[in-house]
Amino acid sequence: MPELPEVETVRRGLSPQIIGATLDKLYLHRADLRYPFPQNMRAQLEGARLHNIDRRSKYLLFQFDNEYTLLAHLGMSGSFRFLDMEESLQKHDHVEIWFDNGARLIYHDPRRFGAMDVTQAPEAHKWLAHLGAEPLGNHFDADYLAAQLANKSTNMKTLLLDQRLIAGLGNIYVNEALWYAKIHPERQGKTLGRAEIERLVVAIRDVLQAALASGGLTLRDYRQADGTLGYFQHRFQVYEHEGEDCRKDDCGGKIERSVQSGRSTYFCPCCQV
DNA sequence: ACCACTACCTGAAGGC
DNA sequence: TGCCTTCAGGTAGTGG
Repeated sequence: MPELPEVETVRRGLSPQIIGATLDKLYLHRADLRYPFPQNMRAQLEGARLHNIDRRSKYLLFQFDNEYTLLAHLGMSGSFRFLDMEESLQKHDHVEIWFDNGARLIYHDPRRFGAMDVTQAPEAHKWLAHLGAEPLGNHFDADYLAAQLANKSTNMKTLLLDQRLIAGLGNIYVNEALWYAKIHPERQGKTLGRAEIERLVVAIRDVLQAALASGGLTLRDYRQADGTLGYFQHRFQVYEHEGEDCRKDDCGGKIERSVQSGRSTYFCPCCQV
């Protein structure tokens, strides 16, 4: 499931292969993903030189010299990989991008929760305009988080998943961060004290940094069977560890699973209060 | 404004 | 073996 660290890892993997190259051909093998592709996508991007790949939250921003930016979201099953010219497409290979340096980039997405759009003003685009702070950025600190949680009666699990408060966390890293910070997922936002908020800020950053480091490591000589970029095995502490012993020293609790907002929550009822 | 809930989509996994 | 149900998840929309 691509959350911030996975998307950032994809960005780092793609960048050296295609930045500076010109997009020769864009092939759309269906009319839509989650939403229809924009009408003039081909005309806007073909012939344009890619000058940078940026990331905001879980969105990739392919910035071209002609002022157009391709926004891409991987949803939950989207992935990019490079394919040799003679290789044939597989099922769910929906988008194909040929660059003038020989790179043939494929977007693959079985569940099609992903999305793409083209814009000239990414920061004002409806997908990005209302996003909260980047958790690894300078604006995310205890003061910021305290202001976001003030007066909120919603539970912490749901609040951390809300991209308007913090941009880039998904179900896995929310579970992990709350466990590290010893905060119960059912706690209402407004009940957190300053010390807990400060712990949570550190936990969120550490969890993301650790995942990023693990992704970067794996990427160094990344050649999986399918060549997919950006996915890596990362050892989680609570996510999908229902019934196992809590890994906090001296805790002795067992990890439980519950459902909040229709999503699995994993937590330790002993040390997360 | 705030908050809870659901549709979208496919493949994997489990039950019988 | 095979059919059926359930689950996974980010986002956007609905309705209270």
